[in-house]
Amino acid sequence: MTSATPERRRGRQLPTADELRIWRDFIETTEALTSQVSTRLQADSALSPGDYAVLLALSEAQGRKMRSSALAAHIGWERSRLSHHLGRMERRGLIRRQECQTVPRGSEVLLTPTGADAFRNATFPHLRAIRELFVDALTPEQLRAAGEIAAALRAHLGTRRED
Amino acid sequence: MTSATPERRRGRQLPTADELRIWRDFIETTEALTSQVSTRLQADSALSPGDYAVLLALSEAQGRKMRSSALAAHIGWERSRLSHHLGRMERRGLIRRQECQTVPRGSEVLLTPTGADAFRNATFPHLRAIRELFVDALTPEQLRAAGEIAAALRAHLGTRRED
DNA sequence: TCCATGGAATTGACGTGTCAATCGGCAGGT
DNA sequence: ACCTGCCGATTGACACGTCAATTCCATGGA
Repeated sequence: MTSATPERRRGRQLPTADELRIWRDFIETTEALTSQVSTRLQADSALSPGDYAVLLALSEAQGRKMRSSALAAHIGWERSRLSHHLGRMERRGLIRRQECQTVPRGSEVLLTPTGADAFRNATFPHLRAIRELFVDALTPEQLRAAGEIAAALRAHLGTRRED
Repeated sequence: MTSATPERRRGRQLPTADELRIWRDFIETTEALTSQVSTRLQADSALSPGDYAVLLALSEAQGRKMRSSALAAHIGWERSRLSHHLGRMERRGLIRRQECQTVPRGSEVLLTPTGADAFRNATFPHLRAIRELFVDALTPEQLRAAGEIAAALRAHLGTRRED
């Protein structure tokens, strides 16, 4: 099949040691980064990244409420994941769920005052953490490169969907 | 306090809209990437990334065994996390635990033949997935930049430890 | 009318991760 | 000998995610 390669061995399929080292560095570092940001968010506002994503979406929604499936699509979660998460958030009083009048079997998620407060108080320190831990760590060129790398990876992941 | 300061001042603490967009792209993309790699690993060899990390460390260890605390340090996990994970892996027959002769209260983790097999069969497809999903997605310069970004982020995280 | 078919959402089982106890043994000091 | 403290490891409680059922209801044939 794919035998026409510049490598002296036929179709080299494995990453080199250097490539592998970069992979491990990259993955471990981004994991440490998200973990730090998440720890800060938790410490500053008792919210998890998931909580924050849900509250952000609801804050920006019309009437501070959203159909459950629309919410899932908006933040890119599976519906089951969202359902579990909403259950936990509802127990803490951050959101409420109610039957949707227009759609049978539909559920509407709405932001409670408690949730709105929590989100408002979380935003500033969270954005500051992103700046301190991510933006400030990189030169402007590195930041630009990070955006391009993300775009390239995403495009590549996209193409491989059907492969 | 720092209230009446317009945007252009050096005291700005929040990321710009562009910086924030890059942050979100970057984080979401790396998460999608790790999730894809993990899904492949699972499909190809019924191992999780955690399983793979443990098996890799044990495969390279003297006598295919390692003190539990040394293992935790080697792969950078909290000991409690490792303990839970080893329990699950032991149930599946991938590893075994035994009392350590030299150290009181010490536990030794050792690779079973089943575990060694699983690791051997997992390695090739896993490395291929890394190449396909990560290395192949980037130009050589982007790959180099990814390594530098990881280094910069890690260095920055390190300095903030004591802050 | 009755059934199956499908969409929206939830639920259960289970793997995974963190944090705070806890356990068990071995100091060191008195 | 006794108490106290540490150290290695485990455990329990809980949050989080995924996958495979399952529930509820509406609707379109037979």
